[in-house]
Amino acid sequence: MALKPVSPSREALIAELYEMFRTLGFDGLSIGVSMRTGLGKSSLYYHFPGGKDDMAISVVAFACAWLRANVIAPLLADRPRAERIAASTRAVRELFDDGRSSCLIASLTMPGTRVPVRDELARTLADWIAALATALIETGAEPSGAHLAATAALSRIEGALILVRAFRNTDAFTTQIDAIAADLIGVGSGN
Amino acid sequence: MALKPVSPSREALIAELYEMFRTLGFDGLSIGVSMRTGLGKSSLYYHFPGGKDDMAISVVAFACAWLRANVIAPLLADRPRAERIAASTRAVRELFDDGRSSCLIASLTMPGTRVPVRDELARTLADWIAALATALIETGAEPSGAHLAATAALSRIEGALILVRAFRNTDAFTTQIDAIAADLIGVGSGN
DNA sequence: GTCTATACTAGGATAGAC
DNA sequence: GTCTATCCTAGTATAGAC
Repeated sequence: MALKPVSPSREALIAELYEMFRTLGFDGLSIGVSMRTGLGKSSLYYHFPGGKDDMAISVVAFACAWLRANVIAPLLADRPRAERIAASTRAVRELFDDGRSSCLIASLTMPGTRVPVRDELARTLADWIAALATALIETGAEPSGAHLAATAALSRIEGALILVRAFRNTDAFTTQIDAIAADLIGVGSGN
Repeated sequence: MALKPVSPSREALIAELYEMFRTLGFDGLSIGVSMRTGLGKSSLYYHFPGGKDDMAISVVAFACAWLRANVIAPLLADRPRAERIAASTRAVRELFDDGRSSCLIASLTMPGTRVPVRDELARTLADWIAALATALIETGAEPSGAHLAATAALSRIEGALILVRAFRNTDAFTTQIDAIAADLIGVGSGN
């Protein structure tokens, strides 16, 4: 019953664990499940001496870095609003695989998840909302309503992913994501 | 170390377990945790012979019945739209304790939760969205956009509760819930 | 750097006394 | 209807061989 002898790179390993954590949550990912990476128990402890907590911390760092680079950064580029929103939305679709993958923030903020993990997730989410509000303001929206609109957009994205999970059907995500982008582009222009 | 000898009524017991399940999720509620109801392990198995699954099924039935009576029914009453939305929104605020409590649907649709539970939750959520769409249509909205608007509202509610969990702060819920109600009342009248 | 073997803990569940 | 005692399994973690 020999397992894959080739050692996957650390980055690839974390990417696999990331998929597991966001699907199953912190409690749901057992060491047994994590062995589906092809590594045995002890090998996992070799790579993550702190065990499950250590894995979660690495996964969160990986995911948050990706989100900052691909979702948040485009919002702050010096371009017209429609382009910023389009670029960011494209990354969001990729991040959630058009609704097929759930959100690590939703999965790892349940009670039972360790504090360092929760804190970095919260910080990244706050930065995402702030960047979206900034994008709206820099492109002509009233500062007063921008934060509310940005929070509404993020709520809708997170909520759509919950509906997808409940219905086991990605329709809610695919229909909402377009509407959200359209609404964001229209903020401040007559509604 | 004697525990409360007085037997709480079954309804009260289920209400306590409901709070535990929606906070902790299916995996998160251990038999140990459920003993905080004041009952010992074996007493819980007496009331719920099917163990944890049995508890979850009872809790879901309880919560879905409440939602149907207090959130969905008012949407279908023969009244002006503003009154339907206001009554339903009031119940939603109560259901989630103004953002302090999370949603059972979000908590119990994670992988690991048993199928009968997931199915009833999905059915109730679908009925909620359908009732909201019906309310909009009966009060003058275009049928074409009503389902999208109803799905948007539910996404926003569910998502706001995720933000609350992430930030450990109810602001996202309290600010969004009013905006959602206002948007629903305005659907079809110039935006 | 990965494995086998092992230890320990917590969770789920049942038997049977009261 | 509740308790004590017990069992079994799954999950976390470590030691040490290769």
